[in-house]
Amino acid sequence: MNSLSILEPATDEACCAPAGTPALGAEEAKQKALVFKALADPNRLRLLSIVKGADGGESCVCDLTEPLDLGQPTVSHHLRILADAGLLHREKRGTWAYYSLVPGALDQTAALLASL
Amino acid sequence: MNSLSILEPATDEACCAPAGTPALGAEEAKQKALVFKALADPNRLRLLSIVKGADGGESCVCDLTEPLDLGQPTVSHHLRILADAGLLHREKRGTWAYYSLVPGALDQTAALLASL
DNA sequence: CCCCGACATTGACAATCATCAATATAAAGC
DNA sequence: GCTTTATATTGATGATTGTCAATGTCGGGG
Repeated sequence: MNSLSILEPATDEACCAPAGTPALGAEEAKQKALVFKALADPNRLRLLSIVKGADGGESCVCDLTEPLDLGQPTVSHHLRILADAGLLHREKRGTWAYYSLVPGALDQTAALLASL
Repeated sequence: MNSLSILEPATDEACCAPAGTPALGAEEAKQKALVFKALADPNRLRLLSIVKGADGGESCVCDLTEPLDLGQPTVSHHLRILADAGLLHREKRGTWAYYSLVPGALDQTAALLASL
């Protein structure tokens, strides 16, 4: 299972939450921290910002390496982390890989904060 | 200047934002990443959760070390990071240090995501 | 079939981080 | 003033992370 489950509608424990919220379990905290870990880097925040504001809501890697002044492997690495966290969606068309914001992912992450 | 300025009402550039949002500057991204760095640890998320749900909205360090199963210096270290990020407020009363959520800090952090 | 362009993966390295043990500080009580 | 108690700071160590160079993969011409 990858870490993006924390950003998906809760399939289990959708109802019958234990009681209010008993602090925050160790395992649950670990999952939520994965999403914030993905956001805890300046270059990744800039990537999200660029992709969000891009024409058509998507960007290919080749358009992202220059504005960040980073090597292509590094950008690929950051994009992977964001995708693994469930924040970005990857679609390969031809030789290019297009990354776009997962709809509602940022909102769900924001909701994570409110439900602490 | 400490990092919590990103969570305070913007004193400069309160008006006259350059243009929509031109992606996200390197410096601005660095500041915002500091807040998410503070959230990017399971134990710190649990600390926030415990403090938020605590009676009176505050907890002293001695009440936090046991539920996390961490040493006292480590808990102190995490609390400092959360306080430096502008998420927690520290108040010393007698020998004890009481930590409480900075009002609105979590909401402002959530707003940070929406304004990417 | 071979080459080229776009992207991903691997390996290495420096930097940062989480944790603990030991020590320092500081307030309270005797 | 000393002892105790609660918290902070320092130093050390193992783990994680961000970055790049080198290499691998895969699709699209020629």
